[in-house]
Amino acid sequence: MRQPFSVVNYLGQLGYFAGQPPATLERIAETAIPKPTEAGETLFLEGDPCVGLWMIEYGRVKIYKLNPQGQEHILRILGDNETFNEIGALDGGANPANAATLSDSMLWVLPTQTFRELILKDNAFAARVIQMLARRVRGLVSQIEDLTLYSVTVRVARLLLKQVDDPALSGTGVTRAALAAHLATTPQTISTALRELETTGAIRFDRHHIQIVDEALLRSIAML
Amino acid sequence: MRQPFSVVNYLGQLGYFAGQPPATLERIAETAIPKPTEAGETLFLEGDPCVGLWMIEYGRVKIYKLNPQGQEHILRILGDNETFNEIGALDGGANPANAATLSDSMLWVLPTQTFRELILKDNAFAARVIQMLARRVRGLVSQIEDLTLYSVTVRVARLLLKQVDDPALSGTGVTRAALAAHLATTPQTISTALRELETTGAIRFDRHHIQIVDEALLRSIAML
DNA sequence: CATTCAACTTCAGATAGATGAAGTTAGCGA
DNA sequence: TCGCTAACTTCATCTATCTGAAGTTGAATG
Repeated sequence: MRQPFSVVNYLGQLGYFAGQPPATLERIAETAIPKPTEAGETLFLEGDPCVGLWMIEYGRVKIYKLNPQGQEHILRILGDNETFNEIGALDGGANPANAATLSDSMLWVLPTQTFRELILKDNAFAARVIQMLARRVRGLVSQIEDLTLYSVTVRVARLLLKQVDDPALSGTGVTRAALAAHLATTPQTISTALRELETTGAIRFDRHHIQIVDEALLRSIAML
Repeated sequence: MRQPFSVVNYLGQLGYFAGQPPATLERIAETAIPKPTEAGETLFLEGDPCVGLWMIEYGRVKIYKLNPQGQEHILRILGDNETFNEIGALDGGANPANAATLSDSMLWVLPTQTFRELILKDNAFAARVIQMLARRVRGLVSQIEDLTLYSVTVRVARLLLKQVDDPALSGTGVTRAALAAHLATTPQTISTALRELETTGAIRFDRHHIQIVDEALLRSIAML
């Protein structure tokens, strides 16, 4: 059963607010807006003005881009206790991408103004934001590396290794189609790649579970 | 002819230091280390400890990743008055990618320590760093969008439109091969794409100059 | 001015991955 | 318990792009 929920305790678990004094957390908690959301709902669109920093109490959210033909690329798949759409809040610009839920979720929005005031008034918080952004840049650079320098099978192998540490990358709503849109390929090609990895003996899988049998082998296929 | 060079004046032109008071700029100038560099020199490797923020007085620099087969992807091509490798300086981690010069260049390095002290002591500077990082995140997101959702011809069209505003993307050392490594394709395919764009009437080109003939048309091909 | 060499272009053949169709599976509501 | 449906798999075919080879150009060098 889910524990009775305390916004202040929750905020303290997020990357952005960990280590903040309780007084700050309470002030933040007062302005945060709860957004219970069903699976498949669009949260915001690229180009819209940014309403604030979104926080996931539980659920799965995709951040994605669409081309004019409607083809989708998922930039990030996010899960419990993760945050998104800080960029618009930070620079006052529009949302850089679209967002929608992949599963029933409990979300919160911290209004842009609260977030920006915190940065201006609190030096330690600004330093924290810089840390988070630096990590984001590293993550994006590594995504570009994957997409441009490695085959689908290698990208799938890398994703499987990531899933071990990142629960957001599996679970309700994270279908083959979603993974395909994240790895810039198709569900069919993911199937083929999984079968190929199984043939080497690195993994076993059925349509519900993928199990890493030989992590060292998988890591070598992933070139990691 | 190049003007007599003043480090302080120069720093004031960079994104990170614009608007800083002269006293701060002088303090920064004192610790900056000059690095005159020839074309083709490697500046640092991915994974090496970060020595500081690099600044380009003049020249062209590529930031790139290599896969185990030696295939290269150029993340950024940088030119006069641009800066790079702040991420390692910001989070204390290793360099996220490799860097090398594409042309003879005059570079400067601002030691990590100076940069980090500035962030901790100067709130306005921290805010500036956050702005720069937010912009970087937007740039990387848009690169991923290009690479995953658009064909080579569209990517080339988008690059040509970018070149209009960004002098770093043309000039000495920025060869077809460099552009190919940036667009995740090959020099041959770039040639084909250029020929295709010429056939539509959007551009004219010979091996040295590419001229945009019909910007509206090029923009529509680029889906912008 | 002749030579050299890197950059560029063109083309033919090869291929990773996309596409579309058909069949399988299993969770879920009636 | 029985369909219904979305997710998944498999396979045959197609295509954008890569690869390798050959030829061209022009700037730099002696």
